[in-house]
Amino acid sequence: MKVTIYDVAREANVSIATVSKVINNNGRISEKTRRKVREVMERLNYHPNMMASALMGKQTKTIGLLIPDLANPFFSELARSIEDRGHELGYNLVICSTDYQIDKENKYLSLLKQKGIDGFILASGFENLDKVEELMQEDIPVASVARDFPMFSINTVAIDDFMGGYLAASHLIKLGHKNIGIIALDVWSNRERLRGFKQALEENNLEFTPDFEFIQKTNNLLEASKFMTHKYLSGSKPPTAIFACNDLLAAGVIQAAKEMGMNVPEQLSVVGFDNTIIATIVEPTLTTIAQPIQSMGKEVMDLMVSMIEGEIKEKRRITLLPTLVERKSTVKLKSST
Amino acid sequence: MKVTIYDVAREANVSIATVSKVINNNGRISEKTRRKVREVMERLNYHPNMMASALMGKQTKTIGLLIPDLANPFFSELARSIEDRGHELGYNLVICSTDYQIDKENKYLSLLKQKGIDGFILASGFENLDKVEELMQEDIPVASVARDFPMFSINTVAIDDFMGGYLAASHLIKLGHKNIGIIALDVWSNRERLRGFKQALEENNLEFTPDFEFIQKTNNLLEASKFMTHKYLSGSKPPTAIFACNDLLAAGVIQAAKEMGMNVPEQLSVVGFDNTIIATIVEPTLTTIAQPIQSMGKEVMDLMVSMIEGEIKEKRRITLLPTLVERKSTVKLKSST
DNA sequence: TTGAAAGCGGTACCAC
DNA sequence: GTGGTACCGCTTTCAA
Repeated sequence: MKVTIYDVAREANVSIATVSKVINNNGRISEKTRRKVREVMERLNYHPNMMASALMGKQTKTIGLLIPDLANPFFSELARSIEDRGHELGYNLVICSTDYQIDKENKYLSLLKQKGIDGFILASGFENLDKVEELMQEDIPVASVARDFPMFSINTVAIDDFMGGYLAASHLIKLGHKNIGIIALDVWSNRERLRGFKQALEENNLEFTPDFEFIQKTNNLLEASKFMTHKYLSGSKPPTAIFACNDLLAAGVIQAAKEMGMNVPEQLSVVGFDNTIIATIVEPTLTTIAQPIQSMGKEVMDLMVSMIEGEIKEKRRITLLPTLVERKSTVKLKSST
Repeated sequence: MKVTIYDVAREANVSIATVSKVINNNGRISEKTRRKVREVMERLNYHPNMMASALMGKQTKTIGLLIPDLANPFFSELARSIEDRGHELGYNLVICSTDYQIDKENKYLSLLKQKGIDGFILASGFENLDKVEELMQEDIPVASVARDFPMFSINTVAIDDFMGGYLAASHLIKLGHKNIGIIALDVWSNRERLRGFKQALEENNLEFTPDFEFIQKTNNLLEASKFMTHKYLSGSKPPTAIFACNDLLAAGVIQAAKEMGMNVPEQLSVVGFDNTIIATIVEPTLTTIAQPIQSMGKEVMDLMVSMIEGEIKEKRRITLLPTLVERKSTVKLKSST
C-alpha cells in the first residue's frame, strides 16, 4: 500500500502535524525531531500526495498550456522553452492542442480548471474570451504568449507582429521588389503581420496584391501554402517575392516554386516568419523574421509564476521585438526595366 | 467562492450523497430528483473537483508522457498523435522532456506519481529501469512507445527498428551502393537500426565503414550530423550513400554535402528515418524509413487505457513494421567500374 | 515544541 | 430512493 503521512508519523513516534511541519519546513520543530522524521521519510520512501495538499489550498505545481498544434514546429519549440523554464521553477505542463477551435479551447479551460491547475498559459487563438474572462474573475492566473490581445487586460508576452510584417516587407522592398505576395492564415498574429506588411507597401507606394486571400484552416499547411503559391505564380502578374507568415508556409512556397521550375531566390525571393528549425533545413535556407522563442518561453513562465505567487499586481504586456535573419532565400531583384 | 457539492446539495434540497450519485450516474435516483439536481448544477455552474474525487481513488484522467525532446519533430508529432487519441478518450497529457538524462527520467517519474497521474507512457531512453520497475510493482500502469525493451516485461508499442535499418541498407544496396556510411545516436532505437544496417551489409558481403562512431549527445543534432558527414566525405574512402538514423540527422547530411559542393542524390544518396515533416521539407525530399506515427500514438494510448481500466492481464508487445518511402534523395549509383 | 482536531471536496457503504 | 457518515491524505489553527 502507498505510504502516507500517517505511516511516517507512527514510525517516528510523532503526530502527523509534526510530520507535515517538517515536510513544509515551517513551524517550530526541534532539530532532533526534524532529523528523525526526515530519516523515517527517507527509509519509508515517502512522498507526499500532492492532490491531498492541493485540496487544502496548496499549489499543484502544474500549469496548463493551450496551443494550436503541438505538431507545428513553432509551437513545439515554444512549448519546449516554456517547459524548460517550468522545470527550473518546479512546474510541469499539461499541454493541449486546440487546432484554433473555440470549443476545444473552452473545453480544455474548464477541464484543466477542474483538475486544479495553478494557471493557464494561452498561445491559442482565443477569438472568444468569455471563458478566459470568467477564469480571471475567479482569480485563476492566466497569461498569454505569442498572441497579443490589444483590447483585453491580460498578462502577455508577445512579439510585435505588426513590426514583424513591416520588417519582412521592408526587407523585400529594399531588395527592389515591387510586386510582393503574402501568404497568411486568418488568425490574429497573421492579421497583424499582414497589417505591418501593408503599411510598408503603402509607405513605398506599392500596390497590395489583389489576389490575396487567407489560407483556410487545414491540417496540411504545407499543401495549402503550395496551392496558394501556385495561384500567385500562375496569375497574370506573378510576384517576384513572397512573404509567408510562418516558416512552414514558406517551405511550401519554396517547394511550389521549384515544382513550377522557378529558382529561389533568383526568380522568387521568400521570407518566412518564426525562425524555427525549418528555416535552417529548407533549401535555400530561409530568410525569416525571428521570434525569440527561448526568451518568450522563459518570460511567460516567469510571469506566470509571479502571478501564482501573488507578486504581481498590475497587468503587464511584454513585447519583444522580432528581428530579420537573412539567409539564402532572398536576393536583390535584378533590375528589369 | 468556488461552488462545491455542498452548495448544489443545499440548493437542491438533497444530500451530498444524492448529488454525488447523479454526478456519477450510479445508485438509484428518481428521475425527478435527478432532473432537479442537474438543473441546479447547471444553474450554479458546478464542476466537480477532480482532485477530491481522485483522493477517493478515482482517476485523474491525466497521463504522463516522457519523451526525450519535445522540440524534436518526431517526438512532437508522436506526442500530438497520443494527445489526439487521449482527447477522444477523455485524457490529458503532462509532457516532460528528458533529454535522455536518467536523472530527469527518474525525477519526472516520481514527481508525476505524486501528482496522481493515472499512468505513464514512456518514449524516452530509459537505459535504467529500476524506477520504472518500482512503479509497476505499485500497479501503476506503464507503457512504452517507440522504444522496445527486449529484456523487460512491459506493454509496448514500437516499430521494428532492426528491420528499419535493414530496409534502409537494402534499399541503398539495391541501388548499387557498396560504400555506405551511417549516422546514429547512441540510443536504443539507433543501435537497433545500426544492427539491421550491418546485417544487410553482411548479407551482401559489404564492409562496414571503419570511420563510424556515434554522435555524442548534443542539443544541436543538425550541426553534429553535419560534422560527422564532413568527416565521412573528406575521408580516404568517402561513401556514396549515407543512412541517417533520423530525418533531422539526414537533413544535416544533405546540408553538409551541399556545403562541400556535392550534389544529392547524384553524388550522395541519403536515407533518413521517421518520415516526419522534415522529410517533405528538405531539398531534395527525403527517402526515409517511415514510422507509422499516428498508429503508434493511437495504439499506445489504447493500451494505456485498457491497463487503467484493468481490461488487460498479460503484457503485450505490439510491433509495427516500418516501410520505405522513396522520395528524391536516393538514386541508382552510376556504375563506375 | 508538539499534537488534537477541524476541514478541503468528494465517494461509497449502509441504514432507513 | 435518499441521506448519514466514515474516510482519502494533508494543512493549519489552537491548546497544551
